[in-house]
Amino acid sequence: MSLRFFNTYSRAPEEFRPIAADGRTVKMYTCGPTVYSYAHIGNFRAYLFEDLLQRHLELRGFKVQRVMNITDVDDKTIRGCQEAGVPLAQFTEPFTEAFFDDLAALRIKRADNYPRATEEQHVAAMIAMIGTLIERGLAYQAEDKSVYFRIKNFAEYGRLAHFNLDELQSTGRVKNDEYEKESVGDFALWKAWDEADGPVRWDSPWGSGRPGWHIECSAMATQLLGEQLDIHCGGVDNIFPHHEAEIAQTEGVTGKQFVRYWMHCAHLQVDAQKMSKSLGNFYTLRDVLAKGYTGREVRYALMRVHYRAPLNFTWEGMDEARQALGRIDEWVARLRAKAAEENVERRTSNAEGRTEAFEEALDDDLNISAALGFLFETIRQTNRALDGGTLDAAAARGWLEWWNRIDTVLALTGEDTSVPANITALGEARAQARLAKEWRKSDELRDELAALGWEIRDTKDGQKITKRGGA
RNA sequence: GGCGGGGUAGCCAAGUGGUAAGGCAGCGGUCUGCAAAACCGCUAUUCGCGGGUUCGAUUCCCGCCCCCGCCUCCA
Repeated sequence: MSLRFFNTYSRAPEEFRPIAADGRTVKMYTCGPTVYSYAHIGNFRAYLFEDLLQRHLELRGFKVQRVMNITDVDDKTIRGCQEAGVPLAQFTEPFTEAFFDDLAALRIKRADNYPRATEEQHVAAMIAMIGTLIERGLAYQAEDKSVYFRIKNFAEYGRLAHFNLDELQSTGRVKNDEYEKESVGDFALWKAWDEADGPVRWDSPWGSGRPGWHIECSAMATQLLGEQLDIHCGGVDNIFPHHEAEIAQTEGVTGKQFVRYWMHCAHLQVDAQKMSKSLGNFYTLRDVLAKGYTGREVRYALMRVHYRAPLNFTWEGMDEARQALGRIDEWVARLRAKAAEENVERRTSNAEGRTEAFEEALDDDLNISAALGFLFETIRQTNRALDGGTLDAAAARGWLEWWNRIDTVLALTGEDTSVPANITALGEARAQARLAKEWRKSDELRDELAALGWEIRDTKDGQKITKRGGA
């Protein structure tokens, strides 16, 4: 079965083949955050989808080069730094760091580069691109001194979004009387400085100002990855105008197809509405962690639904994630215990089966639900074999190997939490009470442990203490 | 109005022209001092609605309804 992804360009699944001659290198660009506040978990849904994509490509042997931009200059960051009374960089830095912390908490792999829009080399690249676009008649400087892209000279404009530009209906978000643009749809490449920008300004052949949002991605992507990318991702709300603009700018300069596969993630919803800063119905990762959930639980909750389907965020969903992870943890722990036993003649048969189904499901446009379905089926079968004593140490090791392989994609293995001394002591006391058949006392100790967040249970091999929820 | 995404059990969700994976929750059972975990069984004659094609449709075709998003700087 081949690897295939749904391409927004064609609105159809397409077999994936990288551009690189080696057939292995994959160049991937993913739109990153604007660092004017903390990212919300809807944003992270997109980053988790991209993480799943990268990890699965790597599992399949591809070498992924990924770039994610950090937008550290725009209207919101400028407004924010002025309100805070600090320089722009000082304002954006803590949010940038918080973003990286959040990525780590969600176990999202680091990209190879996180270029910032304000870096001099990138601003220089943006200016160079704008110059070329003007030379080619694809951009012009208007009376307000800003430079705009001339969409009517780029025939492909609207192709990605499948928009017929003549039929667009204004939602009121665009100001028709905005300066001297030739066409309402022309977007800013270079925004002329005005007083509201304060000290935020760069020199350019068109006067001082700052880059438009879209040009940032075009410049940084081509600088770091080259003129042609294999995959470019983002949320569906980026299709138009952002990605459309990126295509226009980049192809306007290079004359080559910018991106082969455009992949877009559906929104995270709250109460069946898009989670967004402007609606105010959002949770940051910090908000969710503050409720006692872990990054890995959020990872599972946001990753378990196919990326092109809307996902409604609920606390019930978080609890469900916790339970499901507990099931996985328990299974891994049982396999580990069994695997540690003396190797004996392998006599397992009923727990062996196809293990490729997981990866093949992901090959099919990252069908995570089917992949997880297979995982849980496997868990049930191997548990049954463990219960029945028909799964030996060698087989357990085999299943652990399989788990370790698919977990390079899932990144859901629980962290080993060492049991604190006071908890161990309570456990010991309970064991003593049980030996003495002092059931009431042992049950009280069990409750006490539960109140501290530890679960104790009795097995054939004695008591076992595990952290509830968590890690 | 244009362009998309979605509508499958109480909730989340996969899926196929041949009679509905999996997870969570719930109920009953095995195990346990009691639990927990694990396992076993039960929980959609039915896949938004109405037509059509077909031996047979949740799956294909036509029409409609509902939810969500984009339509010029939102992941």
